[in-house]
Amino acid sequence: MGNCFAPISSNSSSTETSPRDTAPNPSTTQIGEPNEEQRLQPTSIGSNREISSSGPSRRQSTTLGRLNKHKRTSSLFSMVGPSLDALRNYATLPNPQNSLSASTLLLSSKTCLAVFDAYPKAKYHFLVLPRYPFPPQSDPESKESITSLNSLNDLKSILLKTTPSAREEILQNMNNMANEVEEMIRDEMLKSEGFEWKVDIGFHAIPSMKHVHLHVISDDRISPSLKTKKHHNSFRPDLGFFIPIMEVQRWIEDDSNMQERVDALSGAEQLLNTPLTCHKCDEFISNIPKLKTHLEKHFQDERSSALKHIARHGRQRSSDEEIF
DNA sequence: GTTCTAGAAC
DNA sequence: GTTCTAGAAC
Repeated sequence: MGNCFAPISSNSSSTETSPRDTAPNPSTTQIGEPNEEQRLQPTSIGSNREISSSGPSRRQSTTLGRLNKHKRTSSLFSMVGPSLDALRNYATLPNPQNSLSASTLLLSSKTCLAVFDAYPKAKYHFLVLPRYPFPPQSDPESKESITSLNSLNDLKSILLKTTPSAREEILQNMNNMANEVEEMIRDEMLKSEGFEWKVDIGFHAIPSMKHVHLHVISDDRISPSLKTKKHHNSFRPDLGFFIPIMEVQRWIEDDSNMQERVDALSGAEQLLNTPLTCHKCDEFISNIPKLKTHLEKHFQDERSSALKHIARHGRQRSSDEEIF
């Protein structure tokens, strides 16, 4: 709920396409005016709907699209919900902006994609993934890849199985797109709630889906899909399971103990069993329903103090100013 | 990853 | 009796 975007125009030159830019106009409304079903149902990472039904003009007929979707999910996929390699399917599409619907794909560039998380754990939650083949910076039009598909399996393989230059290029491109997604989120926060709040960007130490992905998630953590202690712990930036991308950037600046760092990632699973406490105020919370009430209160408090501040000073103090 | 449900916690 | 979690199944 609440994780839907009004139409957003990206002003960054790094982004080459988005479905809204390229598709005929129905897609413009998909993000901006989702129906209640789209709002509440997960968007489509897992369902594989509308993936590369390579026929012409997928989006021209809504009815046809829906029929296809249901046919595909019932006959081809026994499991309801996301397939564990849905992201890899996306990442290897030669033409994602033509193959993915606007409710799945947020942004695409020559090197990366940003997609809606199918089970968002906050009001805003997106995934940024590197595409394969991953073209070199020196020749973005090339069909060559600076790294193998296997090296894009997860953060571990990025850190250990790529050349230092490829590693830096991949992480830099992912970071750039994540920053762009954050800007879009902040625009939407202002439009929908009148103020901005924190956005976290990072990897999971132990990912649940194949193909490395960077989470871009708002720090409210208010979402019907957040159902367990492990869900909440997996996004706490202070626990060690969620690795902020800034930290990974520091790791590659001095990679002398990279192997130790990667080994530590594998041991991170037990962190998910950490007792449930609020990630904002550290208060112990006995169960998930109480956490939800608690987080809702934090959100309303933040909102009212931000709105008061804006009323007094005409603008919101940016998070940068708060830190420095 | 999600869904389902038995049994623990209240 | 109801709520909630955690583990099995998918």
